[in-house]
Amino acid sequence: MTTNHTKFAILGVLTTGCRSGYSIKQMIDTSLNHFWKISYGQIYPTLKKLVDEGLASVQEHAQEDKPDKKEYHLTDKGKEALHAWLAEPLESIPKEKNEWLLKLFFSRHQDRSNTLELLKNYHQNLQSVYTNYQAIEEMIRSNHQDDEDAMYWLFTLDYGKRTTYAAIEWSEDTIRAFKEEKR
Amino acid sequence: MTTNHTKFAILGVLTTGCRSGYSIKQMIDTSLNHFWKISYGQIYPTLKKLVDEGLASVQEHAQEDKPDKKEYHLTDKGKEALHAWLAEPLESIPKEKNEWLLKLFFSRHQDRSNTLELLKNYHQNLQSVYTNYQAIEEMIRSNHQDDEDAMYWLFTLDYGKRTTYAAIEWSEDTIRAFKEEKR
DNA sequence: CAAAACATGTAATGAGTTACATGATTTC
DNA sequence: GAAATCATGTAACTCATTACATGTTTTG
Repeated sequence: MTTNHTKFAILGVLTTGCRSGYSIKQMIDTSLNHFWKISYGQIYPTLKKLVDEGLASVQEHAQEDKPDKKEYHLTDKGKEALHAWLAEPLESIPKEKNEWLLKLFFSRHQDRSNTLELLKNYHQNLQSVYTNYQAIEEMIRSNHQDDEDAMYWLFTLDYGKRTTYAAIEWSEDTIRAFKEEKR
Repeated sequence: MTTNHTKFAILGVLTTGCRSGYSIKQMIDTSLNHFWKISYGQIYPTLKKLVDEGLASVQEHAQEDKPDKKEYHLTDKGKEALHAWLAEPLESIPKEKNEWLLKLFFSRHQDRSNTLELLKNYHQNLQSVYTNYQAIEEMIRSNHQDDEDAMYWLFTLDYGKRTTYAAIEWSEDTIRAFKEEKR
């Protein structure tokens, strides 16, 4: 049985000062971007469920007329649930799927020029990912310097940077090896 | 619009000598393990669809009595479909979700000892993944030495090894930094 | 005043996992 | 002869994406 981590991702983000579905989405798309993703189709129903389960409370700022602006807060029960989830051990490392590698794996069935294109293109994409990580790092260092969270956030970011850097080096070496080969 | 790569993964594996749903599963669980995964619930329906679309042919070895043993082969149309898919460019690098990093990100809300446990545990898991890659590499080098595929297979494996190695180093450094901090 | 950003939600669809169901063949 | 491996498949379910639908507030 695998736990549904989405619920806990939202629970966690609610500890960081995000109070609306919209800002939760923003936070995950920026600061958690290198290891998590989410859509509004998950956020709003989950938020409703959290309130139903008593893990979060909501205050509706029904401003005079029509618009609902909702502010979510973790309840004590919600904090407990977060802590309990954190303490749960994980068994195995997540398996990612990578279509670039899938194509490379079968690239014998393709022109060498296309394979080279694939590798170069991948290299370029990795570089922009790396640049993005640097930008997030700057943001954390300037906006959350004294934040108790900062250390942990930088740890996860460092993970992203290092593995991406290794991938960049791999792509460069692989392009070189591929050109070298059969010459 | 995103293409469904599962279909092409199977199309590709059919070029490697795998002829049954069972052996496709085996192949993906071993040699493509570091960047792809699949379940029988995907394989058998997809195989049927490939035949319907004329991308694969099937010969049923109905051995005298009951058991159906099926042998799948790529058709010319199937090969074309594979080549066309290979030539299609990819736009962005795949986003993986990582629950370990998700927990680490929120670890301020947890005892330091638990966080250390998480990191050590992750480190250990990464090491066994790395060991597994080495085993796959040995297998490819010994069983597919002269294989035209071998070069590409080793490229993708090298990717897995390098990024995993970077993650292992990260976990070691992070454990060190975490112990160091606030002392 | 237009565009961008803020803000919330649902329904349909797609993708994938898991449990269930069954049976043959090989190996120890 | 028991256990492991080979072998095929479906149905229910879970999870997540996408498209749709709507409206406000801020900024240039």
